[in-house]
Amino acid sequence: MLDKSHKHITCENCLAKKNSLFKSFCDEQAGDLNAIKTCAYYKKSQPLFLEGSIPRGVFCLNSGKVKIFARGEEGKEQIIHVAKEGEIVGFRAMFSEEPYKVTASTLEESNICFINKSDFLNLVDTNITLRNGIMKELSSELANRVTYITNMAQKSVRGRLAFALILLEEIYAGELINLTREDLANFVGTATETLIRLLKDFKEEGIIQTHGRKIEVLNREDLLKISGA
Amino acid sequence: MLDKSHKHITCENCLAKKNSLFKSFCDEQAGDLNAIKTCAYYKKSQPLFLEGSIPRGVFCLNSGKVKIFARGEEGKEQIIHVAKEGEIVGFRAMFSEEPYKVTASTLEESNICFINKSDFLNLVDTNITLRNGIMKELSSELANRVTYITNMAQKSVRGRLAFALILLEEIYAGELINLTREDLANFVGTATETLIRLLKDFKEEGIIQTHGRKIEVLNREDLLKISGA
DNA sequence: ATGTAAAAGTGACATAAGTCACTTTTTATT
DNA sequence: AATAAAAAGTGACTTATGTCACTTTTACAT
Repeated sequence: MLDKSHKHITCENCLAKKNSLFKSFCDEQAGDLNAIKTCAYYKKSQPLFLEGSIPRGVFCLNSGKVKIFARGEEGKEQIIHVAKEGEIVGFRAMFSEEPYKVTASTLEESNICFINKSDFLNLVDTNITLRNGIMKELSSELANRVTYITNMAQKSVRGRLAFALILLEEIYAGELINLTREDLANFVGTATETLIRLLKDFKEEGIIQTHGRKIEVLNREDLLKISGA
Repeated sequence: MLDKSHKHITCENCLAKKNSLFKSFCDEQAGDLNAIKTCAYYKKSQPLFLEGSIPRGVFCLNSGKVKIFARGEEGKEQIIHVAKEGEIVGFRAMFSEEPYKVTASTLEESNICFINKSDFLNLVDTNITLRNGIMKELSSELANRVTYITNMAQKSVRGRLAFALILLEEIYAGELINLTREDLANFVGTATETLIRLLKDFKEEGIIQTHGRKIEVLNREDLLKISGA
Protein backbone atom coordinates (compact mmCIF):
# COMPACT_ATOMS: atom_id res chain seq x y z
CA MET A 1 0.00 0.00 0.00
CA LEU A 2 1.16 3.47 -0.82
CA ASP A 3 2.43 5.29 2.22
CA LYS A 4 0.37 8.44 2.50
CA SER A 5 1.54 9.26 5.97
CA HIS A 6 3.51 12.28 4.86
CA LYS A 7 1.16 13.67 2.28
CA HIS A 8 1.37 17.42 2.51
CA ILE A 9 -1.65 19.68 2.20
CA THR A 10 -1.12 23.39 1.78
CA CYS A 11 -3.87 25.58 3.20
CA GLU A 12 -3.80 27.79 0.10
CA ASN A 13 -4.81 24.83 -2.08
CA CYS A 14 -6.95 23.02 0.47
CA LEU A 15 -10.13 21.86 -1.23
CA ALA A 16 -11.94 21.75 2.07
CA LYS A 17 -11.18 25.37 2.91
CA LYS A 18 -14.23 26.76 1.09
CA ASN A 19 -16.55 24.79 3.37
CA SER A 20 -14.68 25.65 6.52
CA LEU A 21 -14.53 28.39 9.11
CA PHE A 22 -11.44 29.59 7.25
CA LYS A 23 -13.37 30.29 4.06
CA SER A 24 -12.94 34.04 4.52
CA PHE A 25 -9.13 33.71 4.57
CA CYS A 26 -7.25 35.34 1.72
CA ASP A 27 -4.15 33.69 0.28
CA GLU A 28 -1.86 35.51 2.64
CA GLN A 29 -3.85 34.44 5.69
CA ALA A 30 -4.00 30.89 4.34
CA GLY A 31 -0.23 31.03 4.03
CA ASP A 32 0.10 32.07 7.66
CA LEU A 33 -2.22 29.25 8.64
CA ASN A 34 -0.17 26.86 6.57
CA ALA A 35 2.94 27.87 8.45
CA ILE A 36 1.53 27.01 11.88
CA LYS A 37 -0.43 23.87 11.08
CA THR A 38 0.87 20.33 10.90
CA CYS A 39 -0.51 17.59 8.71
CA ALA A 40 -1.19 13.95 9.41
CA TYR A 41 -2.62 10.90 7.76
CA TYR A 42 -4.97 8.81 9.92
CA LYS A 43 -5.97 5.24 9.26
CA LYS A 44 -9.51 4.05 9.90
CA SER A 45 -10.53 3.89 13.58
CA GLN A 46 -7.75 6.08 14.91
CA PRO A 47 -8.57 8.56 17.68
CA LEU A 48 -7.89 12.29 17.31
CA PHE A 49 -8.47 12.82 21.01
CA LEU A 50 -9.96 10.95 23.94
CA GLU A 51 -12.61 11.88 26.48
CA GLY A 52 -10.91 13.10 29.64
CA SER A 53 -7.69 14.23 27.99
CA ILE A 54 -6.44 17.80 27.87
CA PRO A 55 -7.21 19.73 24.68
CA ARG A 56 -4.03 20.90 22.93
CA GLY A 57 -5.42 22.28 19.70
CA VAL A 58 -7.97 21.88 16.95
CA PHE A 59 -8.23 19.39 14.09
CA CYS A 60 -9.09 20.50 10.63
CA LEU A 61 -10.43 17.75 8.36
CA ASN A 62 -9.03 17.84 4.85
CA SER A 63 -10.58 14.52 3.85
CA GLY A 64 -12.32 11.61 5.54
CA LYS A 65 -14.96 11.29 8.24
CA VAL A 66 -14.69 11.52 12.02
CA LYS A 67 -17.21 10.43 14.63
CA ILE A 68 -17.60 12.42 17.84
CA PHE A 69 -19.06 10.44 20.70
CA ALA A 70 -19.71 10.40 24.42
CA ARG A 71 -20.08 7.30 26.51
CA GLY A 72 -23.17 6.49 28.56
CA GLU A 73 -23.06 4.89 31.98
CA GLU A 74 -22.45 1.37 30.71
CA GLY A 75 -19.80 2.59 28.31
CA LYS A 76 -22.11 2.54 25.30
CA GLU A 77 -21.06 5.04 22.67
CA GLN A 78 -23.44 7.84 21.84
CA ILE A 79 -22.42 9.37 18.54
CA ILE A 80 -23.17 13.07 18.67
CA HIS A 81 -21.85 14.08 15.31
CA VAL A 82 -20.18 12.81 12.16
CA ALA A 83 -17.73 15.41 10.86
CA LYS A 84 -16.70 15.64 7.22
CA GLU A 85 -14.03 17.43 5.19
CA GLY A 86 -13.88 21.16 5.93
CA GLU A 87 -15.01 20.83 9.52
CA ILE A 88 -12.91 21.90 12.44
CA VAL A 89 -13.14 19.38 15.22
CA GLY A 90 -12.44 20.15 18.86
CA PHE A 91 -12.68 23.93 18.85
CA ARG A 92 -15.37 23.97 21.52
CA ALA A 93 -12.79 22.70 24.00
CA MET A 94 -10.50 25.65 23.24
CA PHE A 95 -12.79 28.03 25.12
CA SER A 96 -13.63 25.98 28.17
CA GLU A 97 -10.70 25.24 30.43
CA GLU A 98 -11.77 21.64 30.75
CA PRO A 99 -10.78 18.18 29.53
CA TYR A 100 -12.59 16.77 26.52
CA LYS A 101 -16.08 15.47 27.28
CA VAL A 102 -16.14 13.47 24.06
CA THR A 103 -13.88 11.27 21.95
CA ALA A 104 -13.16 11.86 18.25
CA SER A 105 -12.17 8.95 16.05
CA THR A 106 -11.81 8.42 12.30
CA LEU A 107 -14.46 6.37 10.51
CA GLU A 108 -12.28 5.95 7.44
CA GLU A 109 -8.81 6.95 6.36
CA SER A 110 -8.46 10.70 6.65
CA ASN A 111 -6.08 13.57 6.16
CA ILE A 112 -6.26 15.85 9.12
CA CYS A 113 -4.34 18.98 9.99
CA PHE A 114 -3.65 20.21 13.50
CA ILE A 115 -3.43 23.74 14.85
CA ASN A 116 -1.93 24.26 18.23
CA LYS A 117 -4.16 25.80 20.94
CA SER A 118 -2.24 29.03 21.46
CA ASP A 119 -1.87 29.59 17.73
CA PHE A 120 -5.57 29.00 17.25
CA LEU A 121 -6.62 31.28 20.11
CA ASN A 122 -4.25 33.90 18.79
CA LEU A 123 -5.94 33.66 15.41
CA VAL A 124 -9.37 33.99 17.03
CA ASP A 125 -8.25 37.02 19.03
CA THR A 126 -6.86 38.86 16.03
CA ASN A 127 -9.30 37.87 13.30
CA ILE A 128 -12.77 39.28 13.87
CA THR A 129 -14.35 37.47 10.94
CA LEU A 130 -13.05 34.15 12.21
CA ARG A 131 -14.21 34.95 15.71
CA ASN A 132 -17.68 35.85 14.55
CA GLY A 133 -17.77 32.72 12.45
CA ILE A 134 -16.91 30.67 15.50
CA MET A 135 -19.51 32.33 17.70
CA LYS A 136 -22.08 31.76 15.01
CA GLU A 137 -20.98 28.16 14.67
CA LEU A 138 -21.17 27.56 18.43
CA SER A 139 -24.65 29.11 18.44
CA SER A 140 -25.96 27.11 15.56
CA GLU A 141 -24.58 23.86 16.97
CA LEU A 142 -26.39 24.68 20.17
CA ALA A 143 -29.60 25.16 18.21
CA ASN A 144 -29.03 21.88 16.35
CA ARG A 145 -28.69 20.06 19.61
CA VAL A 146 -32.06 21.32 20.72
CA THR A 147 -33.54 19.48 17.75
CA TYR A 148 -31.40 16.48 18.52
CA ILE A 149 -32.60 16.38 22.15
CA THR A 150 -36.24 16.81 21.12
CA ASN A 151 -35.91 14.00 18.59
CA MET A 152 -34.33 11.67 21.11
CA ALA A 153 -36.97 12.44 23.70
CA GLN A 154 -40.05 12.33 21.49
CA LYS A 155 -39.53 10.32 18.34
CA SER A 156 -39.75 6.55 17.96
CA VAL A 157 -36.57 4.71 17.03
CA ARG A 158 -37.97 4.33 13.52
CA GLY A 159 -38.42 8.10 13.31
CA ARG A 160 -34.94 8.73 14.66
CA LEU A 161 -33.41 6.32 12.17
CA ALA A 162 -35.20 8.10 9.32
CA PHE A 163 -33.88 11.42 10.60
CA ALA A 164 -30.36 10.03 11.00
CA LEU A 165 -30.37 8.69 7.45
CA ILE A 166 -31.36 12.11 6.12
CA LEU A 167 -28.49 13.74 8.00
CA LEU A 168 -26.02 11.06 6.96
CA GLU A 169 -27.05 11.29 3.33
CA GLU A 170 -25.99 14.95 3.43
CA ILE A 171 -22.77 14.18 5.26
CA TYR A 172 -21.88 11.44 2.78
CA ALA A 173 -22.92 13.75 -0.06
CA GLY A 174 -22.80 11.72 -3.26
CA GLU A 175 -21.19 8.68 -1.65
CA LEU A 176 -23.13 5.89 0.02
CA ILE A 177 -23.55 5.95 3.79
CA ASN A 178 -20.83 3.75 5.18
CA LEU A 179 -21.09 2.99 8.88
CA THR A 180 -21.07 -0.23 10.83
CA ARG A 181 -24.51 -1.21 12.10
CA GLU A 182 -23.20 -0.65 15.60
CA ASP A 183 -22.07 2.90 14.84
CA LEU A 184 -25.38 3.64 13.18
CA ALA A 185 -27.22 2.23 16.21
CA ASN A 186 -25.07 4.39 18.47
CA PHE A 187 -25.93 7.43 16.42
CA VAL A 188 -29.65 6.69 16.45
CA GLY A 189 -29.56 5.68 20.10
CA THR A 190 -30.84 2.12 19.94
CA ALA A 191 -29.71 -1.51 20.11
CA THR A 192 -27.84 -2.88 17.12
CA GLU A 193 -30.44 -5.65 16.64
CA THR A 194 -33.29 -3.16 16.60
CA LEU A 195 -31.43 -1.04 14.10
CA ILE A 196 -30.87 -3.99 11.76
CA ARG A 197 -34.54 -4.93 11.90
CA LEU A 198 -35.62 -1.37 11.10
CA LEU A 199 -33.18 -1.15 8.19
CA LYS A 200 -34.73 -4.36 6.90
CA ASP A 201 -38.18 -2.75 7.10
CA PHE A 202 -36.93 0.28 5.18
CA LYS A 203 -35.46 -2.03 2.54
CA GLU A 204 -38.73 -3.92 2.20
CA GLU A 205 -40.56 -0.63 1.90
CA GLY A 206 -38.21 0.37 -0.89
CA ILE A 207 -36.97 3.43 0.99
CA ILE A 208 -33.35 2.38 1.07
CA GLN A 209 -31.13 -0.13 -0.65
CA THR A 210 -27.98 -1.70 0.71
CA HIS A 211 -24.77 -2.45 -1.14
CA GLY A 212 -23.01 -4.69 1.34
CA ARG A 213 -23.00 -2.60 4.47
CA LYS A 214 -23.34 0.63 2.54
CA ILE A 215 -26.71 2.32 2.49
CA GLU A 216 -28.26 4.18 -0.41
CA VAL A 217 -31.27 6.37 0.23
CA LEU A 218 -33.87 5.80 -2.50
CA ASN A 219 -36.71 7.89 -1.17
CA ARG A 220 -35.79 10.91 0.86
CA GLU A 221 -39.40 12.12 0.95
CA ASP A 222 -40.57 8.98 2.73
CA LEU A 223 -37.76 9.34 5.24
CA LEU A 224 -38.86 12.90 5.94
CA LYS A 225 -42.42 11.72 6.49
CA ILE A 226 -41.36 8.89 8.80
CA SER A 227 -39.01 11.16 10.70
CA GLY A 228 -41.82 13.63 11.19
CA ALA A 229 -44.11 11.13 12.86
CA MET B 1 -52.42 42.52 44.93
CA LEU B 2 -49.47 44.86 44.98
CA ASP B 3 -48.59 46.07 41.53
CA LYS B 4 -44.98 45.11 40.98
CA SER B 5 -45.02 45.89 37.31
CA HIS B 6 -42.80 48.93 37.67
CA LYS B 7 -40.40 47.64 40.24
CA HIS B 8 -37.02 49.01 39.38
CA ILE B 9 -33.85 46.99 39.70
CA THR B 10 -30.52 48.75 39.43
CA CYS B 11 -27.70 46.66 38.02
CA GLU B 12 -25.30 47.96 40.66
CA ASN B 13 -27.44 46.43 43.40
CA CYS B 14 -28.68 43.41 41.47
CA LEU B 15 -28.47 40.37 43.71
CA ALA B 16 -28.33 38.09 40.69
CA LYS B 17 -25.30 39.84 39.19
CA LYS B 18 -22.74 37.77 41.10
CA ASN B 19 -24.03 34.58 39.45
CA SER B 20 -24.25 36.08 36.02
CA LEU B 21 -22.05 36.68 33.01
CA PHE B 22 -21.76 40.25 34.26
CA LYS B 23 -20.09 39.22 37.50
CA SER B 24 -16.79 40.76 36.38
CA PHE B 25 -18.44 44.17 35.92
CA CYS B 26 -17.24 46.95 38.20
CA ASP B 27 -19.69 49.54 39.54
CA GLU B 28 -19.07 51.86 36.65
CA GLN B 29 -19.74 49.15 34.09
CA ALA B 30 -22.82 48.07 36.03
CA GLY B 31 -23.96 51.68 35.85
CA ASP B 32 -23.52 51.72 32.08
CA LEU B 33 -25.47 48.49 31.89
CA ASN B 34 -28.17 49.96 34.07
CA ALA B 35 -28.51 52.87 31.68
CA ILE B 36 -29.22 50.68 28.64
CA LYS B 37 -31.38 47.98 30.18
CA THR B 38 -35.10 48.07 30.79
CA CYS B 39 -36.92 46.29 33.55
CA ALA B 40 -40.16 44.34 33.54
CA TYR B 41 -42.33 42.30 35.82
CA TYR B 42 -43.70 39.07 34.34
CA LYS B 43 -46.60 37.09 35.69
CA LYS B 44 -46.58 33.31 35.69
CA SER B 45 -46.79 31.69 32.24
CA GLN B 46 -45.87 34.76 30.25
CA PRO B 47 -43.57 34.32 27.23
CA LEU B 48 -40.29 36.22 26.89
CA PHE B 49 -40.02 35.23 23.25
CA LEU B 50 -41.58 32.75 20.87
CA GLU B 51 -40.11 30.15 18.54
CA GLY B 52 -39.92 31.59 15.05
CA SER B 53 -39.79 35.23 16.09
CA ILE B 54 -36.88 37.58 15.46
CA PRO B 55 -34.45 38.04 18.36
CA ARG B 56 -34.26 41.67 19.50
CA GLY B 57 -32.12 41.39 22.59
CA VAL B 58 -31.30 39.35 25.66
CA PHE B 59 -33.19 38.78 28.89
CA CYS B 60 -31.47 38.92 32.21
CA LEU B 61 -33.29 37.16 35.05
CA ASN B 62 -33.30 39.08 38.30
CA SER B 63 -35.75 36.75 40.01
CA GLY B 64 -38.04 33.88 39.04
CA LYS B 65 -37.71 30.86 36.77
CA VAL B 66 -38.03 30.55 33.02
CA LYS B 67 -38.48 27.42 30.93
CA ILE B 68 -36.87 27.17 27.51
CA PHE B 69 -38.52 24.67 25.22
CA ALA B 70 -38.76 23.42 21.67
CA ARG B 71 -41.76 21.71 20.16
CA GLY B 72 -41.68 18.22 18.67
CA GLU B 73 -43.63 17.22 15.58
CA GLU B 74 -46.96 16.86 17.34
CA GLY B 75 -46.45 20.14 19.16
CA LYS B 76 -45.38 18.47 22.38
CA GLU B 77 -43.09 20.72 24.41
CA GLN B 78 -39.56 19.55 25.06
CA ILE B 79 -38.11 21.55 27.91
CA ILE B 80 -34.42 22.04 27.25
CA HIS B 81 -33.55 24.18 30.22
CA VAL B 82 -34.96 25.84 33.30
CA ALA B 83 -33.23 29.19 33.85
CA LYS B 84 -32.97 30.83 37.25
CA GLU B 85 -31.98 34.24 38.62
CA GLY B 86 -28.66 35.48 37.26
CA GLU B 87 -28.98 33.71 33.96
CA ILE B 88 -29.04 35.51 30.65
CA VAL B 89 -31.63 34.00 28.36
CA GLY B 90 -31.58 34.26 24.61
CA PHE B 91 -27.99 35.31 24.04
CA ARG B 92 -27.31 32.37 21.73
CA ALA B 93 -29.67 33.92 19.20
CA MET B 94 -27.65 37.15 19.17
CA PHE B 95 -24.84 35.48 17.22
CA SER B 96 -26.81 33.50 14.69
CA GLU B 97 -28.77 35.59 12.23
CA GLU B 98 -31.80 33.37 12.66
CA PRO B 99 -35.22 33.37 14.31
CA TYR B 100 -35.56 31.75 17.70
CA LYS B 101 -35.64 27.95 17.59
CA VAL B 102 -37.11 27.81 21.09
CA THR B 103 -39.69 29.54 23.24
CA ALA B 104 -38.97 31.03 26.67
CA SER B 105 -41.78 31.39 29.18
CA THR B 106 -41.95 32.18 32.90
CA LEU B 107 -42.75 29.34 35.30
CA GLU B 108 -43.55 31.75 38.12
CA GLU B 109 -43.70 35.48 38.59
CA SER B 110 -40.36 36.98 37.64
CA ASN B 111 -38.46 40.24 37.37
CA ILE B 112 -36.59 40.29 34.11
CA CYS B 113 -34.43 42.96 32.50
CA PHE B 114 -33.95 43.40 28.79
CA ILE B 115 -30.91 44.51 26.86
CA ASN B 116 -31.32 45.51 23.29
CA LYS B 117 -29.44 43.47 20.65
CA SER B 118 -27.14 46.20 19.37
CA ASP B 119 -26.30 47.38 22.88
CA PHE B 120 -25.54 43.81 23.88
CA LEU B 121 -23.39 43.12 20.84
CA ASN B 122 -21.59 46.37 21.41
CA LEU B 123 -20.85 45.31 24.95
CA VAL B 124 -19.55 41.94 23.74
CA ASP B 125 -17.34 43.64 21.15
CA THR B 126 -15.77 46.04 23.59
CA ASN B 127 -15.51 43.92 26.73
CA ILE B 128 -13.05 41.08 26.32
CA THR B 129 -13.85 39.52 29.69
CA LEU B 130 -17.54 39.42 28.86
CA ARG B 131 -16.81 38.00 25.44
CA ASN B 132 -14.61 35.26 26.83
CA GLY B 133 -17.26 34.52 29.42
CA ILE B 134 -19.82 34.13 26.69
CA MET B 135 -17.64 31.88 24.56
CA LYS B 136 -16.95 29.77 27.60
CA GLU B 137 -20.65 29.66 28.38
CA LEU B 138 -21.57 28.66 24.83
CA SER B 139 -18.94 25.94 24.98
CA SER B 140 -20.00 24.54 28.29
CA GLU B 141 -23.67 24.54 27.30
CA LEU B 142 -22.66 22.59 24.24
CA ALA B 143 -20.88 20.10 26.46
CA ASN B 144 -23.91 19.86 28.75
CA ARG B 145 -26.10 19.04 25.84
CA VAL B 146 -23.89 16.13 24.93
CA THR B 147 -24.75 14.65 28.32
CA TYR B 148 -28.37 15.53 27.80
CA ILE B 149 -28.48 13.76 24.43
CA THR B 150 -26.69 10.70 25.79
CA ASN B 151 -29.12 10.52 28.70
CA MET B 152 -32.13 10.79 26.44
CA ALA B 153 -30.80 8.15 24.08
CA GLN B 154 -29.57 5.63 26.60
CA LYS B 155 -31.26 5.98 29.98
CA SER B 156 -34.64 4.62 31.02
CA VAL B 157 -37.36 7.15 31.85
CA ARG B 158 -36.82 6.28 35.51
CA GLY B 159 -33.12 7.13 35.16
CA ARG B 160 -33.89 10.35 33.31
CA LEU B 161 -36.38 11.41 35.97
CA ALA B 162 -33.78 10.82 38.67
CA PHE B 163 -31.30 12.91 36.70
CA ALA B 164 -33.87 15.66 36.13
CA LEU B 165 -34.69 15.82 39.83
CA ILE B 166 -31.01 16.24 40.68
CA LEU B 167 -30.72 19.12 38.22
CA LEU B 168 -33.95 20.73 39.39
CA GLU B 169 -32.96 20.45 43.03
CA GLU B 170 -29.94 22.61 42.19
CA ILE B 171 -31.98 25.06 40.15
CA TYR B 172 -34.57 25.40 42.93
CA ALA B 173 -31.72 25.66 45.46
CA GLY B 174 -33.29 25.67 48.89
CA GLU B 175 -36.88 25.90 47.64
CA LEU B 176 -38.98 22.91 46.70
CA ILE B 177 -39.21 21.90 43.05
CA ASN B 178 -42.36 23.48 41.72
CA LEU B 179 -43.40 22.35 38.25
CA THR B 180 -46.63 20.98 36.86
CA ARG B 181 -46.48 17.25 36.20
CA GLU B 182 -46.83 18.06 32.54
CA ASP B 183 -43.82 20.40 32.55
CA LEU B 184 -41.80 17.85 34.46
CA ALA B 185 -42.82 15.15 31.96
CA ASN B 186 -41.82 17.47 29.12
CA PHE B 187 -38.44 18.02 30.73
CA VAL B 188 -37.83 14.30 31.26
CA GLY B 189 -39.24 13.42 27.86
CA THR B 190 -42.09 11.12 28.75
CA ALA B 191 -45.88 10.94 29.05
CA THR B 192 -47.46 12.76 31.99
CA GLU B 193 -49.07 9.52 33.22
CA THR B 194 -45.75 7.67 33.20
CA LEU B 195 -44.14 10.54 35.07
CA ILE B 196 -46.80 10.49 37.76
CA ARG B 197 -46.41 6.74 38.23
CA LEU B 198 -42.65 7.02 38.54
CA LEU B 199 -42.95 9.86 41.07
CA LYS B 200 -45.24 7.59 43.06
CA ASP B 201 -42.58 4.87 43.01
CA PHE B 202 -39.97 7.35 44.23
CA LYS B 203 -42.33 8.42 47.02
CA GLU B 204 -42.91 4.81 48.06
CA GLU B 205 -39.17 4.22 48.02
CA GLY B 206 -38.72 7.23 50.32
CA ILE B 207 -36.54 9.05 47.82
CA ILE B 208 -38.79 12.06 47.49
CA GLN B 209 -41.71 13.60 49.33
CA THR B 210 -44.43 15.79 47.87
CA HIS B 211 -46.04 18.86 49.40
CA GLY B 212 -49.00 19.35 47.14
CA ARG B 213 -47.44 19.49 43.72
CA LYS B 214 -44.07 20.57 45.11
CA ILE B 215 -41.33 17.99 45.29
CA GLU B 216 -38.72 17.65 48.01
CA VAL B 217 -35.71 15.44 47.38
CA LEU B 218 -35.01 13.32 50.47
CA ASN B 219 -32.24 11.14 49.15
CA ARG B 220 -29.98 12.63 46.53
CA GLU B 221 -27.61 9.66 46.70
CA ASP B 222 -30.31 7.24 45.61
CA LEU B 223 -31.25 9.54 42.75
CA LEU B 224 -27.64 9.57 41.62
CA LYS B 225 -27.55 5.76 41.70
CA ILE B 226 -30.83 5.44 39.79
CA SER B 227 -29.76 8.05 37.27
CA GLY B 228 -26.53 6.17 36.70
CA ALA B 229 -28.26 2.93 35.77
C1' DA C 1 -68.36 31.03 48.91
C1' DT C 2 -68.99 28.56 44.69
C1' DG C 3 -68.54 26.89 40.20
C1' DT C 4 -65.53 25.68 36.58
C1' DA C 5 -61.52 24.47 34.44
C1' DA C 6 -57.07 22.73 34.90
C1' DA C 7 -54.10 19.56 36.97
C1' DA C 8 -53.23 15.23 39.29
C1' DG C 9 -53.86 10.65 39.55
C1' DT C 10 -55.60 5.64 38.40
C1' DG C 11 -56.58 1.38 35.67
C1' DA C 12 -56.50 -1.57 31.67
C1' DC C 13 -54.35 -2.60 27.65
C1' DA C 14 -51.22 -2.62 23.46
C1' DT C 15 -46.78 -2.57 21.59
C1' DA C 16 -42.21 -0.75 20.49
C1' DA C 17 -37.95 -1.87 21.61
C1' DG C 18 -34.48 -4.18 24.57
C1' DT C 19 -32.03 -8.61 25.70
C1' DC C 20 -30.02 -13.04 25.06
C1' DA C 21 -28.58 -16.64 22.50
C1' DC C 22 -27.63 -17.98 18.34
C1' DT C 23 -26.21 -18.53 12.95
C1' DT C 24 -24.42 -16.64 8.82
C1' DT C 25 -21.67 -13.55 6.32
C1' DT C 26 -17.96 -10.45 5.60
C1' DT C 27 -13.47 -8.79 6.40
C1' DA C 28 -8.99 -8.93 7.59
C1' DT C 29 -4.49 -11.66 8.58
C1' DT C 30 -1.14 -15.09 8.25
C1' DA D 1 -6.10 -20.15 0.32
C1' DA D 2 -7.16 -20.89 5.11
C1' DT D 3 -8.38 -19.27 9.43
C1' DA D 4 -9.76 -16.23 12.84
C1' DA D 5 -12.22 -12.42 14.26
C1' DA D 6 -15.54 -8.97 13.57
C1' DA D 7 -19.79 -7.65 11.79
C1' DA D 8 -24.41 -8.64 10.16
C1' DG D 9 -28.52 -10.75 10.79
C1' DT D 10 -32.40 -13.82 12.94
C1' DG D 11 -35.69 -15.69 16.48
C1' DA D 12 -37.93 -15.95 20.92
C1' DC D 13 -39.08 -13.67 24.80
C1' DT D 14 -39.79 -9.84 28.29
C1' DT D 15 -40.97 -5.47 29.75
C1' DA D 16 -40.92 -0.56 30.05
C1' DT D 17 -43.57 2.91 28.41
C1' DG D 18 -47.26 5.00 25.72
C1' DT D 19 -52.29 5.51 25.03
C1' DC D 20 -57.04 6.00 26.12
C1' DA D 21 -60.62 6.59 29.09
C1' DC D 22 -61.74 7.80 33.27
C1' DT D 23 -62.14 9.87 38.46
C1' DT D 24 -60.54 12.86 41.97
C1' DT D 25 -58.34 16.87 43.56
C1' DT D 26 -56.69 21.50 43.36
C1' DA D 27 -56.68 26.22 42.02
C1' DC D 28 -58.60 30.16 40.44
C1' DA D 29 -62.09 33.59 38.87
C1' DT D 30 -66.55 35.54 39.60
